[in-house]
Amino acid sequence: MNIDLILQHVSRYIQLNKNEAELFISLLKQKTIPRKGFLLRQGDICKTENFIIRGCLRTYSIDENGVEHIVMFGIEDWWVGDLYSFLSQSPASYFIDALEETELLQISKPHLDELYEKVPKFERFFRVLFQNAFITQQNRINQNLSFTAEQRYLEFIHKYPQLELRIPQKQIAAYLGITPVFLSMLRKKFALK
Amino acid sequence: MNIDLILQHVSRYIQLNKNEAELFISLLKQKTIPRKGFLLRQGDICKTENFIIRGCLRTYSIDENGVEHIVMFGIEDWWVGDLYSFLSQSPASYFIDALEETELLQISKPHLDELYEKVPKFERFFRVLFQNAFITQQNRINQNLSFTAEQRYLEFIHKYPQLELRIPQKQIAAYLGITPVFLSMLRKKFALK
DNA sequence: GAAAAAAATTAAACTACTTTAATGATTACT
DNA sequence: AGTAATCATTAAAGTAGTTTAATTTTTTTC
Repeated sequence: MNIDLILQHVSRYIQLNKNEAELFISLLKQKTIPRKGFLLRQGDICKTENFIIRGCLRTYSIDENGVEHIVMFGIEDWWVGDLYSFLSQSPASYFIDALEETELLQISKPHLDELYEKVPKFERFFRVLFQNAFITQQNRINQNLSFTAEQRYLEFIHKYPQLELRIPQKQIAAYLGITPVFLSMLRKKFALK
Repeated sequence: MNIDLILQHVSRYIQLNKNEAELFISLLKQKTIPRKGFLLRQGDICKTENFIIRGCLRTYSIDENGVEHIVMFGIEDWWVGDLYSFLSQSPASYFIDALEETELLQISKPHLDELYEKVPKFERFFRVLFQNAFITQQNRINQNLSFTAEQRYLEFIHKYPQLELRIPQKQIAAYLGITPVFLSMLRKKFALK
């Protein structure tokens, strides 16, 4: 199991001794999802939180007209899952599937609870993680309220230059909240400048 | 100082003994903000996280055209602040002002750091709080992407019926991401039905 | 309780973004 | 390597939501 990445990730926020690190690793399970494969479907119970070692996932909903709306992308070093479904073990609101073949380390709810009990430092770890995620999301909400589609697109490619290259345009449109057609029109406008 | 509310709030997630509760309380400072008074201005450093005992605040940005965009309302039992500014002690992105006279309990960054050190249980407390906030915000992002203005308004009054009565319509519009004029048109449509 | 200030309503002209549909370009699969 | 499938582009007509400005209603203040 490729554990270096996740140990490095954790060590950015908390320091683990050897025993703690071993316990943590023992609670993880590895999984690989092929391109276009699903990690989660709306209505399923989200059994695990998932740390991405390699690849790219998208978390999205499908509205009454069948249109997809992406609430987040996940790449290396990110955690993904349907948090509400995971915590309450109730049906998920979101689909999660792979835009590339993706390798995950998974932790189940009982194992995470055990981890919090035995190594309370992980409370801090996830506190800081959620704190950062909160800031990022609030920022996105603010930009969705105050920016035009054009500004949101420019901000996206500025903030996630790696993603822009890896992800089809229509997925970016589904993240920005516009149609692929309109995104194409915006891009044409920039190309002319 | 009216501490009952905050102790009750904390006890929903963690149990404090007498010493811990006393330490916690000793780190808090009370503050009252008059209606229309500011807790924070864009560009200021956010010195405290703020728990609302009574009243109503709004956190908002002002865009290049002078239009206000509300990222969140805060009422009794909620924490408010500009989290990024608070954590990094850098200039705030948001304004926070009072829609009603508001009573707060404030904790400074050094005091919060001290609290995490001396009573690590608070790591769990804030971990759970941010976790819940994350879910709420992700839900809002999803609805901003997939709902029409009409659906978002109906969802808002369904989810926050207390707020609808306390808050001027134009503030709700600034939260939903539409103009007060358009909100008025929507309401007229409902009234006719 | 009167005057001033802020908020809500209405209407009409306008625009950012959508929809549909057809064509061309890339990417994926055997 | 070749065929199918997916994705991006373009154009034209349509719509959800904005803008401006005038009027009415409600709330605040002294």
